[in-house]
Amino acid sequence: MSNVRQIASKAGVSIATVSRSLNNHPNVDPATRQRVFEAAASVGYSKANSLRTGASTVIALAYAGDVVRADYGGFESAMLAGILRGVNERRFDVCVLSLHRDLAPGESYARLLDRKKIAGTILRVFEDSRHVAEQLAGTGLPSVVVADRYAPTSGVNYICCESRIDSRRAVQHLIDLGHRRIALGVHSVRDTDHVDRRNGYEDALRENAIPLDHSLVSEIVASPEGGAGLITRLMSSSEPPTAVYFTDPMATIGALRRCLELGIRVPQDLSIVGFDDSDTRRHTFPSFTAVVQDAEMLGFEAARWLTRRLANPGDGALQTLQVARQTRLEINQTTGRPPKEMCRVLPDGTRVLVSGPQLVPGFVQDQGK
Amino acid sequence: MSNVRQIASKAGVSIATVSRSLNNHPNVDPATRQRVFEAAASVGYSKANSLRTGASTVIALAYAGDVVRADYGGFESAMLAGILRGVNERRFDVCVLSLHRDLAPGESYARLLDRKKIAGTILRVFEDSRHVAEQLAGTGLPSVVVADRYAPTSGVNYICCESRIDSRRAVQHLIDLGHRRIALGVHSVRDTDHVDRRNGYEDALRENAIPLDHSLVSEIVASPEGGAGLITRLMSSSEPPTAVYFTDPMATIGALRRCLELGIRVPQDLSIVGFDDSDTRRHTFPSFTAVVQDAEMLGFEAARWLTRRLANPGDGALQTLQVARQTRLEINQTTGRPPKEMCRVLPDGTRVLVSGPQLVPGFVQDQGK
DNA sequence: CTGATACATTGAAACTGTTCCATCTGTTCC
DNA sequence: GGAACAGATGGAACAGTTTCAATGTATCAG
Repeated sequence: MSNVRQIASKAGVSIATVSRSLNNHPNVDPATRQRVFEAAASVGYSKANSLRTGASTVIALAYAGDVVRADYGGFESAMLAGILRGVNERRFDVCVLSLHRDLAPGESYARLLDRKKIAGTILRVFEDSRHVAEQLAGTGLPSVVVADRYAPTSGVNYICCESRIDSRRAVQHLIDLGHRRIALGVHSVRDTDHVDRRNGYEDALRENAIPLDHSLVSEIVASPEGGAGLITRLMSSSEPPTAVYFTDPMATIGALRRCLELGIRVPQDLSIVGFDDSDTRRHTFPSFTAVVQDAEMLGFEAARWLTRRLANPGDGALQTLQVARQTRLEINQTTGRPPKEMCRVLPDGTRVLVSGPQLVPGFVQDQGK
Repeated sequence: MSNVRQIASKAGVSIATVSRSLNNHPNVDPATRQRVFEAAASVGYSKANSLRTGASTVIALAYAGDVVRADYGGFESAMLAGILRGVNERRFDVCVLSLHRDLAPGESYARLLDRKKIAGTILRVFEDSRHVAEQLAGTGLPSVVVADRYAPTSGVNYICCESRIDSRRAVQHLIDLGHRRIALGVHSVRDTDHVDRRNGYEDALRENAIPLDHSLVSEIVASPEGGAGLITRLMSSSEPPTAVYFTDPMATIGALRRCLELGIRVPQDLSIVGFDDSDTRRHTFPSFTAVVQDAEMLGFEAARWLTRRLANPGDGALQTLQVARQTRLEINQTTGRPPKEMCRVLPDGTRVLVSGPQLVPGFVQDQGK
């Protein structure tokens, strides 16, 4: 195994300087630090795996950007619960990190994690930080991305939940019920998951020769306020939809609440398909039809794989993990036939019957038989 | 500062044996390990504070028992979010631990945390594990309990939220509206928080000379199912209450949902006061009147105090933290006057008018004027 | 009972990484 | 021009962990 003395001789400095460089102490010449970094990389140095100082048994739940608040009904808290369960088998501990908070100038993510004696990482990446996973994949530090996916050749390990197919099925379910004006409320962050759901929505429309109406597609904040605001806006518009697909649980909760507030009956006046990461769909009234992914399971499997891999470095079967689970579509009480008579509902709750031309006749009544 | 050599000479063993003992390696004679533990305690040894190996900058969120799942709408996830925000000032990291999982036979909690190089802990204790905080308080390891309280003389640091006064005010609010048959759905775990809320309920009844009716007090699981089940049971009983106070958010959510399901109008048929740790009360319909504590703030303040204390060991002002914040009572849309005519609502939703003798005449109609 | 074997226990020594302290160097300020 | 200072560095001391060999003890076949 490599050690600081090897790095020192390779970089032509003392071991004290190596230690200072690797730990980002002040008063090290940037050029020297750079040389040390390169030497450390060339000998494959890792503090976490160092034999004499005790192998680390801590894995990180690392956020490529800021730590995302483990929010109510949210993906993060369910996933963390799964991770905490998943590390028990091998008795690893979990440390929650924000990668950018402590990153020193010129330091790589792998070195930051090594400095913190992290043996492996479960990584959460976002639209603008996908590259972090690719950087980490090239290093000796085992890591796995949760809820995003990469090319098989990228070398990035991941476990995600494919939601495009069930998003298509969800919209198809609405179409089968007779809906034609189907709106989409999609999270404004364009990560893989939400792009999948948008694609699934578009797939279903295309397959049924329903033209995509851009006025029915809205990027919203994944929060109750986002969902509620979209309901208000859509239902007061001159030509409201008869169904909406929300791609995240919090927006769905807010939408259902606003419907109750405005007296919009679900599903009699408006059908709603939501998205669920855990059990949220069963806690609303009515229980909402949802594309469901199991965030707890994703966290559990990521943590179990990572800790098994760390415990058995030689096991070839554990070298890579590139898995896409499937979501499932659960039909509950918020989807039904479109209304016979279309109503606008103004923000104050007054209902305005939408007359002739704005309705799409044939469809609504015929398909709903 | 003390080191393994001091311990070795004190215990009459080699430093290798000290190291093995402190790290719970197998093949150490239990009697020897015991001697080493005692010697380590007598010289006040701490690995996390050891100068030459670098002071640890990791604090633990330690659960005295199992890690509690950071659940939907729950206290844990909001608190964790606060902790993660609170450590940023001093750039500490957070490790989530279950104290009992890795505790070796004969090992103290302080030594376990030291073995994991934890500089300080934020502790979650429960009814049967309050003693863990007292054990830790006697050691050199800084710790703070969140959401429970101890005697000032115990030496245990804590930050909690006092909910008895606002629980009393919440029930008083119901009484002021004219309610007399007020039920209580309290979490079956008898931690300080829930005992407070139960006491507040009893305080209000006593002050208003309303006899405590044990059939109206139920210990339930703090879950939507618990809340829903209680609504079904209470409302189908021969003499239903006109108001219920639920002492946790998830039970409140479930109760509101069941009311919508059974056609129980809130607050026209039944008033509900709930409890909220974050923003849940605003995500239901109707928004529920609640005793509100800010779990995120508790986590934030605990983490900020702990990390400041670790960064400034000499600062006398940071030596102890024994703080009780106040909850607040937020009146929303689920509390109103009691109904003029009392109805039982059977589990299938049928309504049965409750006639004469079972009503408490004078009260319901007179007070509601 | 005896000898062989296995295993638990232990200490000395080797080893890894961190920090203290002295030194050297270049810069700034009178 | 020299004193004062700060940045950068290496040697040495140090803290803690693990390897390896030695020792003692239990077990078991004959």
